[in-house]
Amino acid sequence: MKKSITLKELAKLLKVSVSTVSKALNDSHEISESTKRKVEEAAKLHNYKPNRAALNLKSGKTNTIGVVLPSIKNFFLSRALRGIESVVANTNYNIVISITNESHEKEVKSIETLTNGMVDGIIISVSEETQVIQDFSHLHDIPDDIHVVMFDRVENTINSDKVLVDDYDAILKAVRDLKFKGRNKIVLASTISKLSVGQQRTKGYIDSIKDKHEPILVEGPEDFIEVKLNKLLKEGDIDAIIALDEESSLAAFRAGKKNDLLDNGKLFIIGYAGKTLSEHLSPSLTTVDQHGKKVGRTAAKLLLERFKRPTKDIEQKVVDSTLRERGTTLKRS
Amino acid sequence: MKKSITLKELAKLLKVSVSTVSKALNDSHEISESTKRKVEEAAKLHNYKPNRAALNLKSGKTNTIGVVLPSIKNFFLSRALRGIESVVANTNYNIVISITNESHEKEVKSIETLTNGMVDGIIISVSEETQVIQDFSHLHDIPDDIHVVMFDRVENTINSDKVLVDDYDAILKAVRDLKFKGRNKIVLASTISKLSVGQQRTKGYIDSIKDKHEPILVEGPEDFIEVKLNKLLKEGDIDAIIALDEESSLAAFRAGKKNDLLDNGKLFIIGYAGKTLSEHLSPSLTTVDQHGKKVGRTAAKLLLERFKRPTKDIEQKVVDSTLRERGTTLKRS
DNA sequence: CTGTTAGCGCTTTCAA
DNA sequence: TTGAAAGCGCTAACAG
Repeated sequence: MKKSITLKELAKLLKVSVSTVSKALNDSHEISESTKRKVEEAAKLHNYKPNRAALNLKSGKTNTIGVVLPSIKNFFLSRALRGIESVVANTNYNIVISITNESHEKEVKSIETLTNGMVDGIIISVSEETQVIQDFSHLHDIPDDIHVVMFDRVENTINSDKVLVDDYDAILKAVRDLKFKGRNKIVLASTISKLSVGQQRTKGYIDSIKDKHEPILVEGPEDFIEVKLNKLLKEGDIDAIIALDEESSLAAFRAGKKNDLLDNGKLFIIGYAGKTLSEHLSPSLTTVDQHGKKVGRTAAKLLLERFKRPTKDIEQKVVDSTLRERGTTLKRS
Repeated sequence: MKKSITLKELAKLLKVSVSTVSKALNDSHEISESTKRKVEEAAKLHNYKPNRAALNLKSGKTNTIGVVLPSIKNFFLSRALRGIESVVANTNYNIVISITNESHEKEVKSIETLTNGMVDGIIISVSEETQVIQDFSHLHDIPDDIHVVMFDRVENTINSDKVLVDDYDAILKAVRDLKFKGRNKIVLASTISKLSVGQQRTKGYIDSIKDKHEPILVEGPEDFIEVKLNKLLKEGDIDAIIALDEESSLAAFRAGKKNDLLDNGKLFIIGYAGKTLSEHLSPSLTTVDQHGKKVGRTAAKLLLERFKRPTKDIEQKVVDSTLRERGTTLKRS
């Protein structure tokens, strides 16, 4: 198809003024039905599409929402994205997504391009690097008229709506569950000890385990965790692992397998992982389900509400996660 | 931070004209070094950011690329997205992503909003529904000055650059491999028989199996496939399954497990699935690796080239996939 | 009911 | 070396 026509050209074709065409297309009461019809016909015929840039310039709004995510392969984040999409789809807003790959630099760049008049609002979960170096200036620099909603990995010094997961409580419950099932020595494994959410979860573990024994923390990259867990398991008497993310969950799983502790129920594991993966491991993996989609939906709703009432008080919502019981916390014969 | 300042306001502050400021900021030779410095300082101080809408309107370009994907949880597509991102990241283009959830309506809407002056080009893999109802008018309607690159799920009547996967050949090779390993009765399972890529793969199977036996096609939704395969396996003499997508691969896997055919190597499976999942099944799943990232990179490069040379001939590239040998095609004792 | 005009923020030609 | 002015495509106040 050829380039689409402009208002002005359409007006010339119809031998009326630009404003008449504009008003007709916007169904203004000022225009007679007959001309409206004529204009609409011509518009369709010539494939008229209003120029977005002009609209944006005129209105000072863009009707798009920027979503900044650290990663897309992370199952929680991609579920959250689905959630965001599902509520935005019913509005006249568009979504632009920017993925930072956990890089601070990329995040800064993303925020910069998005805030340069590309979006009216931003939903963000910050990158790992940003949380590590604790540099949030790019977020502080976002103009006041661009509304921000943070979710999951949030930063308290940013004055924005927030959606959190009950990380601390979730692990509290996980530990309680394991204790209830008679587990006496529970190890914590995490590749995300640098993330706020990881720290919350770890805190939940520490606070709830200390009446039993000293906390045993295995933190680091996936392969390190696997090696370390292997060693710990070999030494004996560990009877449960709580793993805070997919990578450590799988490392724990492999270590448990290797030491032949999983199929007989000698080792319990509670991890974080997507449904498909968890269900297809054998034994299947008991997980903490964070309800990513709900988190995303909540964040999107908060932003849309704020568009309507820009001055309302900052809100902070918490989405409770639930323990999804599967094979790795089941007593075997 | 407050709303950022405009050129005009900046000019007033500096008591110079708008054009001077504009030129200074664009480092024009027409402007003296001293005023340049002054302007730049003031710009930084007041956090001047050029208004994107105005820029777009003026230039008629947006420096944005739209990526339209049917799904984000599909591992191949999300790898492709990573690939696209990785090459676009090194340019001054931005990416906006639109996910159609395999819906034609959503795809039409996406294309509409993107082509309304939101992007300079589009990279798309069409939705399942679009391929089923074979309605590509929304793609035909894309203005000529918005360049399109299709990948994976392409449509030949669209005159655009394309990146394909060697679907037909990949399955040809898979069948050959199974035959070589002494497999005599090979079933094909697919939830994607409505997709062009699914059909290509199926064709590869049919063409290469017919010297052995009549093709055995199990097509439909995941649960149907599982039930059907279960029945077939129970009846005996099936010694291999080729599954064309993650869902059917897992259905095949479960069926094989249930009939106790996998751990002893009585049943071989070649499927399509992501690395993590494939490796953590037990036995691990042999897969066809489509090199999603490379596909994405290739598509992005094609688009960027076309921006530079809009009139060059349409290109079509094929990315070869490779068989990733794992446990489900290994002979056991 | 229709048209004229100003202006959104910016670049760029042309004039000074 | 600087400034005035036009114009990108559109909307809306105002005039007719």
